[in-house]
Amino acid sequence: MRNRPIPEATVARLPIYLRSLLDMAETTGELTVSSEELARRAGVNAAKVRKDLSYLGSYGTRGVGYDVEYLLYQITRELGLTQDWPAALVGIGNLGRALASYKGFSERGFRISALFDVSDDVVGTETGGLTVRHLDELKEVVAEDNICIGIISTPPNSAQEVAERFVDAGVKSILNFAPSVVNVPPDVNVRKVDLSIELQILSFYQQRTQAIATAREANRRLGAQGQG
Amino acid sequence: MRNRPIPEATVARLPIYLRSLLDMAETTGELTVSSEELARRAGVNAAKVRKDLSYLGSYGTRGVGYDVEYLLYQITRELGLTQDWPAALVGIGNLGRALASYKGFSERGFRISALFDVSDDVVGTETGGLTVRHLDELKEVVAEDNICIGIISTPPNSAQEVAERFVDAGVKSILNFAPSVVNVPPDVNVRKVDLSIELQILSFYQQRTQAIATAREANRRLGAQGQG
DNA sequence: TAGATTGTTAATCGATTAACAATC
DNA sequence: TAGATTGTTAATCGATTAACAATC
Repeated sequence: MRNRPIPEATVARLPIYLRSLLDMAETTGELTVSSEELARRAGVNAAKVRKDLSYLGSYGTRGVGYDVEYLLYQITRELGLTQDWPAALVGIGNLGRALASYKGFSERGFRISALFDVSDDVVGTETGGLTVRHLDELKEVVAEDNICIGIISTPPNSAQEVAERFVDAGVKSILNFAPSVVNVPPDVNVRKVDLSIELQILSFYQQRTQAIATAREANRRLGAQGQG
Repeated sequence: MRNRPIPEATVARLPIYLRSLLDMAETTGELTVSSEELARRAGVNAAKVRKDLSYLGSYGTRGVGYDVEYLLYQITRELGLTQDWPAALVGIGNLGRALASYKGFSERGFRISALFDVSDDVVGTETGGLTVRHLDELKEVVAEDNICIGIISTPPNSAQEVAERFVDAGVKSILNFAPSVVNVPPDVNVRKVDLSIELQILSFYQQRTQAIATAREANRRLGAQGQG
């Protein structure tokens, strides 16, 4: 059913389906895929797959499944990946350099068209075929290159200022890799990736797992004692 | 109230509160913080802050707020950051090197104690003070160094195999930076960070924002025409 | 005591999922 | 027609948030 607004949770899963489908298209010869199979590959529930895909439209065939190529196209279009979104990257440290040459971006049609930093040690050097420019040139370059996505990979203290410069330059979408929250006007989309946060969450569950294992071990010993 | 299981959504926000509190402790002299202030800094709703913190225990004082240092300690403990969790990193490309020297990890008490790869070009080289070892040594090193967190930053095709090696070596927590889903036994915790996925979601919202702006512009012109 | 702010309740909202009629 | 699989409904579950009594 078209024209219902697509729920956030569904949008967040579309890239996962996309990758699973691309993987299928490359490795198997299958022309169609069932919700069951796609769910298995994406690691989710089959009912969820069908519900998610129903937000894009009725692209499946009952008794058959979904046409792989057609579904690929629809998801790509829905995500806006058929369009060109030039991006600028600010903060050329270790992470910035990794991002500048990250294949996953170009494979999905994203093009990083300018790099910025403030350090004299970095400005003027080359990374991934681009010369690093000074942050002061940001506004000018955004206008020239039609940049609409800003990527921040600075230290935490600089992230807010960089975000404000992006906003000032008219950029409406920001991807924030810095380990701090940035505040922007409500018409600007920000998404945050924090490598350390994910590790902290993992630590929580690791601790819980270990606590359970320890408790089980204690129970086992108690049981053995009772029997001995 | 203690001993309710902490909801996933709350666990995911604890690292954000932690960072806000650390930031406060450094920059302001305030000894206490209200849910209102913490919410503002973390970018969430104040009721949500109070509810989240109530899962850890009643650590606030009515009419006063939360003791910053005490709350910091409780969150740190809850997340398991008071313990040492040695980690191993597999896949020493651009991203792997960035992760190996990422400050955000060591600042939170995580220690990457071994690096692995399979390429002869990389094995034996040094990054961040560690010599890269061959993946075949993984099991042995995991046992020796008591490694309990595995980090994957390989190309997508190798991720599943590396995950299986980690599982085989007894690692129960895996952080996956590779752009593919890995399947593991149910007793293993996996968290996934996909840099490209976040960018795709941003693209979706960018497209929507632009569509709205275009529609508004069209309306404006229509209005002007009607009046002209 | 008066003002401030927590901790908790309860209403609401959104996401998940089993079930099944529709239909290829 | 019989078997397979979608698209949708409805029940359920979990997360959010306003409101307010409790209490510093």
